[in-house]
Amino acid sequence: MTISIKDVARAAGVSPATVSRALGGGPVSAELQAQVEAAVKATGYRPNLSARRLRSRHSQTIGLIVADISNPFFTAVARAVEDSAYKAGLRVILCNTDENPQKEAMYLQLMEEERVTGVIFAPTRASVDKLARATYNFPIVLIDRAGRAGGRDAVVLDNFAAADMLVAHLVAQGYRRITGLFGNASTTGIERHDGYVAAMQQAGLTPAARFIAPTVEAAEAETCHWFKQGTAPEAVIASNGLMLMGVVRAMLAAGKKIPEDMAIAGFDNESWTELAGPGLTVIEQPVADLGRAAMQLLMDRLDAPDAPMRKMVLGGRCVVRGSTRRATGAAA
Amino acid sequence: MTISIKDVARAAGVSPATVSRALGGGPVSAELQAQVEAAVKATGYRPNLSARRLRSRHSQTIGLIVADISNPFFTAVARAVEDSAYKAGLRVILCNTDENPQKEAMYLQLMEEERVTGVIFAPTRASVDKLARATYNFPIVLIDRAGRAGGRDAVVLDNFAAADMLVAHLVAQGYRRITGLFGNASTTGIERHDGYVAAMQQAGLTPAARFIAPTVEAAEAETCHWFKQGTAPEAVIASNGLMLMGVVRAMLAAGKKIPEDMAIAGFDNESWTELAGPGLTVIEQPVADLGRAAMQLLMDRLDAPDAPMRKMVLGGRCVVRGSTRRATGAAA
DNA sequence: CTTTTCATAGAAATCGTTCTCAATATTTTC
DNA sequence: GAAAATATTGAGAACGATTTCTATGAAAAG
Repeated sequence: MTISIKDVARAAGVSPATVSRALGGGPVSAELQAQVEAAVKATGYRPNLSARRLRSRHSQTIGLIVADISNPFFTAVARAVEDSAYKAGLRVILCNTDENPQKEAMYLQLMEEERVTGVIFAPTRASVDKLARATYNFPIVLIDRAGRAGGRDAVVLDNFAAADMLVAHLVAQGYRRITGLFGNASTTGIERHDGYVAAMQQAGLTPAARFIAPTVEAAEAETCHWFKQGTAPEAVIASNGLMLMGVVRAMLAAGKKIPEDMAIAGFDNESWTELAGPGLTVIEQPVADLGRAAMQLLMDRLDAPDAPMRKMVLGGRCVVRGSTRRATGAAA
Repeated sequence: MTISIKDVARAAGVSPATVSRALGGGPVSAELQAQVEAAVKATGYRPNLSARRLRSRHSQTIGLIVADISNPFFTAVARAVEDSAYKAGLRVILCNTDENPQKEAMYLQLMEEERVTGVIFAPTRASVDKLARATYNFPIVLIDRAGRAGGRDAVVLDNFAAADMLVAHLVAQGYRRITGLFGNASTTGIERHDGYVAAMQQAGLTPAARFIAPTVEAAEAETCHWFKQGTAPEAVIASNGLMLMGVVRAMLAAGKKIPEDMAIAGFDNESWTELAGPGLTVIEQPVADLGRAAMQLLMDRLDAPDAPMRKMVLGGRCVVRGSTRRATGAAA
């Protein structure tokens, strides 16, 4: 019952090949071009993309594999990737791994079956190493998380520097006992941890870091625990937007004041951070640029498969707000 | 260079048909099944989904067309839809229309070319009517926005009742001059407006509604304007999460106190609403249920194309927080 | 006026599967 | 033990497009 290119050809009085050329920009006389266009309208023809992909051997499709699209960081990146992709005539297949390496492997296999032209991927720590060994039929651009990333294109934040910046700011405000909460699923957490430790030692302070699941709930539980035990530090750094939210929730629930009872700083300048409490001091990641850059790297790689690997490191911006106001007992 | 089913067949010493059956669950002897599986492993074969879709004539793919995935409401719905879909062995193609009817038309055409099995769609007001007339090769389930929706399956919130509930709450708290801000792009905005007007009249109050673009920026500008003119009401209702955020931003920027200078209530219980100011009173939509229900309606429709249309109306829950605390001059 | 060149159109092969149908081997039934 | 029923398997068509290759007609060159 469906209308194929043959039906259009018959209606236009030409061969299927000519219809294909008329639609695809091949060399066709103006006269037949018009006939074909009329026939397409008359029949209501819609090309079958599966057939086109099969025969032409390119899918015009890329994969985007992230931990969780409902994390605003990935939402923003995804939106940028999709806009760039649709502009370039590419479809996007979106996959949520929930930081689960098995799902990652499953989706990578799916990408092979879809014969995607490329993949943009934010891998867990566990997959980063496997990835270095594995070989796929499509280029992969890592995003947000790259580790040492032997030989793979990547776009990441300068995590070490950003964490360092955050600690330096807190120290300058007079805070001494600064705890860090870091995600245990990604290399990003490790890099931020390293930046934190380095900055603390630089300032002659003792680092006190905790690696936890990168979720609101885990961070909230951890913070609640501190308040119950009376072990809360003067200030805390949370290594992503979700964990930052968890800390804020815990403070609200415990009736604590920000920053008087505990100062807060974190990553990801999500719009709510401006509105919560006295405003939260955060590192702003250039999320849209990140997505766009990943697409660009992917396109470049498709153009030049053998070009040397490129790792793009973007700088974060420290947005200072009320949650890290000068500690009361600070030296002037 | 790519490995096809023929290569596997040769490696396993069977016909391509047998390989297809072995992989697809057809009747195959245990012996050959094992041979095929070994051959698949040995060759590293990955089925070509385009070829499979072309031949089998079903795409195992659905479309999800929403205004903007970075709106947390749609993010949550999308996540629920995708989880249900992947569980059912279906891919999801996600499209952002930015409330632009032209993009909507373009993506619907894309869905036809992809030969999707179905579409879940949150249309603009402009498209809702056209949709009633148009006919597609796949079922469409409307989500969030349905209007009168002649003959189309739909899952929506009881917007009228929800707005009514919000106004009633504000009135009970002693607020009288209550302004409503409604989105001008969707039928949802109209329904919430109608509920607002009805509740105001019920209470013997004069409605004062404004229809604006459903964005943070538009709501922020409108609210700023009030403060500059000195025309701010005692309380405001914002008809979605983005507009609610705009109002809060404007109050913060103007140094106004919530709820003393102006009370706030709105839609969408996004996690930040709990953390902003004294906490925001909102209508919580069952977003995950919404997404799941839409998938369910779609699957049911595929099973029974001629069954009568079903419109599922879900109730909202009013979450009361500090932003609507009793007005100081209120009667007891 | 004939020959060469070029642009355009059609015929047929092809992409990698699934599906139909006929053939074979096996089991069941009488 | 023969006939019928059943379960597997393979050969080949088909899905709907693009692409290659060949044929045709017109234009250009001699």
